[in-house]
Amino acid sequence: MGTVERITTAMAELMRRQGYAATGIAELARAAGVPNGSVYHHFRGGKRDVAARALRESGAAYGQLLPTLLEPYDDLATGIEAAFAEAGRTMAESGWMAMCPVATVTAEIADVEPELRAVGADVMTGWVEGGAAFLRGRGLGDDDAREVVHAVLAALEGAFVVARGLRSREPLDAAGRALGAWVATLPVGVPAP
Amino acid sequence: MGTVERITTAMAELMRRQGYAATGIAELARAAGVPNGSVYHHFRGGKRDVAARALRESGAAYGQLLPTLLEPYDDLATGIEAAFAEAGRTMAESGWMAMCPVATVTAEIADVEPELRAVGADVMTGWVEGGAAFLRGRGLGDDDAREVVHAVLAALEGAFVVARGLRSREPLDAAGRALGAWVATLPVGVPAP
DNA sequence: TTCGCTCTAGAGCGAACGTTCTAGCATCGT
DNA sequence: ACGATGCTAGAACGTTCGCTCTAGAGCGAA
Repeated sequence: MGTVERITTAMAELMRRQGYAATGIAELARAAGVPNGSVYHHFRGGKRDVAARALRESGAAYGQLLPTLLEPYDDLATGIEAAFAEAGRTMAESGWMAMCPVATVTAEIADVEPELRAVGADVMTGWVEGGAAFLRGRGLGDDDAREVVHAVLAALEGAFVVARGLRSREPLDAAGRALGAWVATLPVGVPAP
Repeated sequence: MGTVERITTAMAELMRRQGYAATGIAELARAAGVPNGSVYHHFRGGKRDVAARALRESGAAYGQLLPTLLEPYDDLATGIEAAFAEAGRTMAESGWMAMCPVATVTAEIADVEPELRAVGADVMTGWVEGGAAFLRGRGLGDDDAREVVHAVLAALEGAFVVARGLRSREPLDAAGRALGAWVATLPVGVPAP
């Protein structure tokens, strides 16, 4: 694993655990196992630069998570419910910190670090477009696909936050059941190519 | 308005805008219009103490928000949809920063400031219990009431984060329509006393 | 007036922050 | 063999951090 990659993955991990502001360069370098100065050699723009790259990379990974979780289920509604339940299991196993770094950082710095907010918006837009394409492939209409993605994304990120605070799976389970039941009522046409 | 109150409201405002870690005591004192030392005179426990009080106070205020928004609507489902839409309007007007400080801070510091996480959990538990009682009063069964509160809370907090990042009402509108449609399918009995 | 107390006011503390700088090591093509 | 280059390594810079400390303003009680 290259040095750059070690730095960005360490940054993503630290950011999802404690956010952007509380993560220092020295701490990052220690976590990545590189000297302080190497961070600035590879990331000319300093801390903000590292955070932006880390958000983009981990954002891309998270974007593939939902389609992957839904893939095995023929029925979209039960798939969504199962995906939320799986997220709850993962979170409990990780000691309630397996949250998405994009949401953590966006909530924290949206009004103070415009460049990072823009990166987060980019990543989220990618999720929405990718997710909508996936759902259209499952037979949903254009508008419904977009609406489902936004509702699922919001519920998932929010349930992460509440579950993390309460240290309970209940928010994730409840949100999953609610959205599953709702999606089950939507009309499904012939799957698009 | 007393000094203590000025400090806690300023802290809540700063935390929802930029989180806990990025908010300094000097900045807080300036925003509250009090000298640096006064903060420590009134809050022996320092920054953490201020944050805890600010979270409890603004948390109580937010807890009354949803019942207040739902009150005018006879039908719960349309009330929920309208409440999400109203939240979206408020957020757009505020320049996309009218988020809930409890969610922002919980996401940011859950694993690093155990005391503040516990405060956030306390506040959220109050929301869930208060919200469930309200919904039982609207005729929902015990289990359904709890499930609806958790789903609505998760969707609302998550939609705030995504809307803030994207600077768009779409997440809030989509989440509101989804949850409204789902709640409309739940059985409603005779309103409890 | 004078004491006692609360709170204001801000200077000052050591530590940690993001960043820059210089020195040294390794691996090239020539 | 050799300078050039890419990267490591960490000391050091000025600033800002959370917090403590001291000095005094304000005010009711005696």
